[in-house]
Amino acid sequence: MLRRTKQKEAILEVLRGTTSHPTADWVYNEVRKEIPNISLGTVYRNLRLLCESGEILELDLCGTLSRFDARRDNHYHFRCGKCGLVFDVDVPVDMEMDKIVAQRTGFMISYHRLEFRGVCKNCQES
Amino acid sequence: MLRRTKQKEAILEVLRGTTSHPTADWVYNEVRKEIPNISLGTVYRNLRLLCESGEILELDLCGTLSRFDARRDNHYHFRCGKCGLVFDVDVPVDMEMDKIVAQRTGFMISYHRLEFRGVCKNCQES
DNA sequence: TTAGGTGCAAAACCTTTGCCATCCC
DNA sequence: GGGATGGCAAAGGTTTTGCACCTAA
Repeated sequence: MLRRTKQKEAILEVLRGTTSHPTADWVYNEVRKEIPNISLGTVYRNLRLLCESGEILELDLCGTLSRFDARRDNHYHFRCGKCGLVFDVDVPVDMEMDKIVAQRTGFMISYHRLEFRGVCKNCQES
Repeated sequence: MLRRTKQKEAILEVLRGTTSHPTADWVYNEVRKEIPNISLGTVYRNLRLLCESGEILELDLCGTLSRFDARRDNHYHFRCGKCGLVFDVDVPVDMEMDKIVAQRTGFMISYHRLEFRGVCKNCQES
């Protein structure tokens, strides 16, 4: 299962070659530069397959569009309210928080997602 | 601007009467008990208006559907991976984090969103 | 009176799916 | 060969929008 195809490889390569946390549509347009007749359905299918196999991460960020990431370690994000871009934030992930909340609530907690909001450097200047 | 209508009042009342962070569709069905011929478009329109005026909060949680909250203070959430329900987590919001990340990144940070994932009490038992 | 709101339906948008041809193992 | 995958197009689900009518201020 999870056969190797040039479509899948191309999609992975695009994801690994960017830090922009792209949407499915952006990936589609990039991959088309390599495989012009690839279909959007194939991109969606492969993104899901790659998520399920754990090779990439679907980011559960705000906004309507799903965004994907080839970085598989848990890390935090920052989203600029002006340009909409998503950046990685390299602050150590605080695992203690999960334990504290688990004790207080009785929920079983596997992980957390943290997203900062504001205005990025570029947009502050302009 | 922002006229008071029975539709808008009914929507607000539904939101204030629940802690379930409902989706637009759920709100629609609740409001229909009061105003049977209200249209889904009106619900969406009012949810957006209420968000813009700051009377309610649109939660930027994972998943595809937008969810809304009449609680306007910043607080954290927990989402159960089994039943999909969203709960409030009453842990103090750590404002320091924003400052630390702002210093480290140069971004202007207004706030952050934190969401825990795991399995809720109910689903653990069953 | 009149700008803003409503209901309805159609459109827009993102994502999934069905079908059949094709390809990988 | 046979099941997984691809391309295409149609369907699905959520949200927005255009328009004519209504209503709160």
